[in-house]
Amino acid sequence: MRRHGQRHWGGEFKGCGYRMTKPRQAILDVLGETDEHLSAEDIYQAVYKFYPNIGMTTVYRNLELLVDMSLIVRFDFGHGRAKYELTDQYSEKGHHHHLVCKKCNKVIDYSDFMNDEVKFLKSTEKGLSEIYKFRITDHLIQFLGICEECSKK
Amino acid sequence: MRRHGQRHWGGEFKGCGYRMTKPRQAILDVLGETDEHLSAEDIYQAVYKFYPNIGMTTVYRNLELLVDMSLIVRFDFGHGRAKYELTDQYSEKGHHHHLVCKKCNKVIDYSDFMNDEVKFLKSTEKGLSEIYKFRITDHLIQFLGICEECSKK
DNA sequence: GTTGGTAATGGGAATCACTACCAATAAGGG
DNA sequence: CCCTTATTGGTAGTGATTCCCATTACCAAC
Repeated sequence: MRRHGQRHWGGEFKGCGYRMTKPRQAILDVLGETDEHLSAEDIYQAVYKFYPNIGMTTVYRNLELLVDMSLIVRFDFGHGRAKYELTDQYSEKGHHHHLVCKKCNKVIDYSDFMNDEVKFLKSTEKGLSEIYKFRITDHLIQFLGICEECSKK
Repeated sequence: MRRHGQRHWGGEFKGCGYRMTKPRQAILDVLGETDEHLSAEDIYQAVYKFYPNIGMTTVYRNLELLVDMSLIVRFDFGHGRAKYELTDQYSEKGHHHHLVCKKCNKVIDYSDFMNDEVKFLKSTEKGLSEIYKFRITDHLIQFLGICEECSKK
C-alpha cells in the first residue's frame, strides 16, 4: 500500500523502542501531503480513506507520540480542537507562524520578516533564560485580528 | 456586599446594551484580586465563597462576554482548560507574556525586554498587515521550555 | 409605584474532544 | 520462524464547555 508522496521515516523510529506501523506511516503521510492545519478528526477521516481499520484512539495516541518525538507540532488556537502540522524541518513550509482571524477562525501561515524575528528572539531568549533560569526550547508567535474577507462584512 | 478591592466597572457597561450584574462584578473582582491564571472552575470556586448562588453556566457565559468586551483575555495553553486574566490595561501586571514549562505546565509571567519586542512587533505587524490585508489587533508571544525546578529532576 | 420589555440567571441535560482500559494483533530482533 | 513486547481498535468513560428553558432582575416609560 505504498502511495505517492510517502516518505521513509524508519530512521526516526530506530533504537528508541518505538516501531514504525501502518497507522503511524498513514498519519505522517496525511500530514506530509497537506498544507492545512489538521485536527485529530481531520486526520482520522483522511487516513480512513485508504486504511479503514484505523481507530480514533490510535490517531490520538500516535499524535501524542509524534509530538513527543518532535516529528509533528500541536497547536491550540483556542477553537475547541487541537491542530497538527509536521515540524518545520520535515515540512515544505519551513519555519513559519500564524495569523489567526478572530471572526472566522481562519489561520494563515506566514514566513515573512523572519530576520526581524530572529533578532528579537535571540536577545529576548537569552535574557529571559538567564533571569528566570528557564531553558527555552521553543516559542509561539501569533498575530490575531480580522482577515480580509471578514473586514468586508 | 461591597468588598475590599472592588473596582467600579459601570462605565464599561454603559450604552452597549449590557448590564452590570452581581455575577459579573464578582467575576471581575476575583480576577482583579489575583495574580494567577484562573480557569472557569477556579473562578466559580472563588466567586462561590461570597456569592453561593452563582451557577457554572453564568460563569462561562460571562467570561465569554467579558472577552468580547476586551475586559479580560482568554489563554489556551493547551492544558485542557482555558485560563483568564484581566486585560493589560485593567491589570496591575500591565503588558506581559508567558513562559510555559512543558513538563509541569507552570506559567511564568514576564514583562522584560519589551523594548526589543516593540521594535520587532512594529515592523512585523506593519509588513504582515500590508501583505495579507489583515487588520492585526493583538498578538500572542510565548516561550516554551523547561523551568528551573523541572530541569533539576 | 406599576408595567412591560429585554437582559441575565441557574440548573440539568447534552455535546464534544479526548483518555483509560483491555483483549487481540503485529513488528522486528534473534 | 518465534517470541517478546509494542501497538492496535473498540467501548466505556471523563472533564470541560454549551444548550435549553423557565424564572428572575433590571431599567425606562407611563
